Amino acid sequence: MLHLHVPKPYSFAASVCDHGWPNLAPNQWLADWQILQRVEQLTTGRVVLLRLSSADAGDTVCIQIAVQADGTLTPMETDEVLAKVRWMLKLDEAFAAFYTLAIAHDPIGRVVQQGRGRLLRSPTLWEDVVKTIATTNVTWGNTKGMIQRLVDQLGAPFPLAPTLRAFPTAAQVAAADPALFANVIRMGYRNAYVQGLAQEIVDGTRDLEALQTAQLSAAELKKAVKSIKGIGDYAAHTLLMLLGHYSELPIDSELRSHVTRRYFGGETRSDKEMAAIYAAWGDWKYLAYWFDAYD
DNA sequence: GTCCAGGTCGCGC
DNA sequence: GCGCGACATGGA
Repeated sequence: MLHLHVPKPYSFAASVCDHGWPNLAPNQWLADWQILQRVEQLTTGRVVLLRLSSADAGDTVCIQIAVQADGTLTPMETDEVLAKVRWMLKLDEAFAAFYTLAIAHDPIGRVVQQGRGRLLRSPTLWEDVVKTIATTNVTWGNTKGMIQRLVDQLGAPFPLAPTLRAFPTAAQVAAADPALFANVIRMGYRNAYVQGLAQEIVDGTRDLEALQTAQLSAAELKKAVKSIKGIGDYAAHTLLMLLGHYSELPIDSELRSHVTRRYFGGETRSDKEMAAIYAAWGDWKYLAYWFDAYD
């Protein structure tokens, strides 16, 4: 069992479950045990099963990482697991400024000060981009189906339980037969976006993962992700959130319906007027909206 | 059959 | 810059 520590306040279960990602393959939220389970393919090629849970540790919250594998992990593999979990759970981001700002805004403040805001993300930006493309212009049920089929068809199997698979790498997606996408994975017109992006990554013409560590402004990151086919403003702002920038709102049917209902008595307004509702939150607009809509 | 879902692209202006 | 139709898929 590996361990990581998070400063309080931090609610593992709430943070992981505050958006849809724990329910997209290969993630699985095991509600009865409050465990996030996921198969992960390490850079050595070894495929492991991760089970994340939390325990109180006095001043901090302890993240427990149970690793199942075919054999013993090398020290480098262990380091990779720890780094990936740190990234997935956003353990290196600071939320104190957000909590301070939120105190004045009941009930948003009350909710987030339970230790919320570290929304779950994927170990690679590649996976988050594919998943974000899969949320556009479809229902959530269809999103889950597309991602599940993608994982089932192309992901590397976990040797100890081969029905469980990792998220496919860009190389695996690029090498797949387009007919498999068209007939089995069925992501619709997104098939070409996903395979095209995978090919760019394999070719080396696009280095997505560099964006995870690049010291870029939100505007620069937005420009970079919008150059991916299938990523418009909504998807770019979702990806900015995943990359730790909360200054832009994901304006989509969900946000419009929430703001229209809560602030405009059901009357139609422009996107600009809707966005103005959260202007006072500055660099934290995304999270303010997110927890405003939460209930 | 029609419409729409946590939109985006490519086109014409 | 803005408006518009097309777009794969599955469910109501």
